Amino acid sequence: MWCDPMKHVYINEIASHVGETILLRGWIYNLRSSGKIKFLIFRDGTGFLQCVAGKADVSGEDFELISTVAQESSVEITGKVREDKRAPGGFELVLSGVRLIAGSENYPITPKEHGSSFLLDIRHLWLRSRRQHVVMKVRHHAISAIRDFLNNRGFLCLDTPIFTPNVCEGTSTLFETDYFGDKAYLSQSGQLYNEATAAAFGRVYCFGPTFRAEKSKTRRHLTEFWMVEPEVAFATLEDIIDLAEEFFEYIVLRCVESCGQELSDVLERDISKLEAVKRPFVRLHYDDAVDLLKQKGVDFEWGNDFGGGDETILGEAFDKPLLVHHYPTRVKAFYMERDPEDPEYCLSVDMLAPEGYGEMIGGGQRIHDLDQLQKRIREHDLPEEAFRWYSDLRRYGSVPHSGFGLGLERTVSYICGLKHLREAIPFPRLLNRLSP
RNA sequence: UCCGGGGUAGUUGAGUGGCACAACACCACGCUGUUAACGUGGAUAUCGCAGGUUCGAAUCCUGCCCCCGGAGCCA
Repeated sequence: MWCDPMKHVYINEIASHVGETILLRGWIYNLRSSGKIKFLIFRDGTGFLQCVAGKADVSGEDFELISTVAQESSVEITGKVREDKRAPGGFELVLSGVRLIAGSENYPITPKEHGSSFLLDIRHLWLRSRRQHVVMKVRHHAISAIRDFLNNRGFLCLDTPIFTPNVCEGTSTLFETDYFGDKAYLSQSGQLYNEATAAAFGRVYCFGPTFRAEKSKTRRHLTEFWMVEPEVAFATLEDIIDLAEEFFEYIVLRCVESCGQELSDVLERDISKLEAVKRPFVRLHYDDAVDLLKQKGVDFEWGNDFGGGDETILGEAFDKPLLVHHYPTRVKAFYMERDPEDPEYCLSVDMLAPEGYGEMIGGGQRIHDLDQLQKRIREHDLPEEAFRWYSDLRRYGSVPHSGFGLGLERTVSYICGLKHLREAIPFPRLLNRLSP
């Protein structure tokens, strides 16, 4: 082979190879040329690296190739690693050889600005760009932090079904599919099943895709998104708020640790705002949140749920996440436990991120009394037969239990400072968008 | 579903009744330290679609389609 016996290394390992001649495999990201010296920006999936080719350093044939190689052509390159302040990232490769693997013609994404519609149509290519690399890396580390946090605390990951036979909460619009002649719906939450596994295993979570057929056309909505839902047997509202705080702090700080530099350099994220995500967060009773909104001049009627604009105003009022608890019973799902002091309120909690990013977490304590649950099922006009297995959880050794759901894309979006959720998932599914 | 903005070259935009423009991308040439490099030249358009008004329509009128943002709903 052309490259033997040289060692193939990745760009993210380059710092430990200064002075060595190495082999890299990847794609041409950009080319700058200044007569007899060429600068090519090369990417291999682990990073971006500036490569320099002087006319004297490589063969005439290779120099010609470097001069004409198109953006996103795949190549194998060899060269010597050098530390140089003039290079972005501090390291560069002095090229000694280039081999074209496959060419590329008229790559549609240019170094200038593009519209979101155009970029989403070519999402499969857009993912190659620098900005998307950072966002996807943050997504990966957020997922990894979520799993580590829960796994290290004795939670079992027990995933819940995506095909479901009934309307789980009776609120959201669901996607309907044909299931061998019967109707099945794509899951909008794993929570009811989580309650079953929590009664079997104590501390559990599910982490998977969630589907909502709402015709929402806003920056805060996807029709398919990922949600992690921990559920804990014997936990009260207070316990689950503590858990949510610790969980969110851990995810944010882990992403800052692993991607802080890129967040700051490429996405221009203000890291100090993320570093402020430290416990204790701000906790407000629903009534106090309503008062705060009114103080801010919002015309808000007690008893309603907060709209997107209200969430933005509440979240922007503090420099750390805000936990609003004890929402009115009537705006929350049927399974929410009522406040024993005042049944107008329920034992629920939402966590709103700072900087107007809105709701990251929603959860609370579930009804554990059978009579109470059946009453609520009837009040909400839900089919009792379909909820029979769910009611069983209250027939056989029912215990207080609580849980919450955290939206992955909203969390990634907040950490990265994105303007729209669609950049926080590799292939977003939106109203009017099912491809690529 | 409702409200607002928009559709002009591959892309991003300018163009309010009289020869369709610019930048980037592409092609050619020049340049030995570039940082979304730069300079000179070239090629590139069914002005969303269908009607209408007019001597003349990207521009005015009617209908339709599509995109973007927001509301409702939600994580």
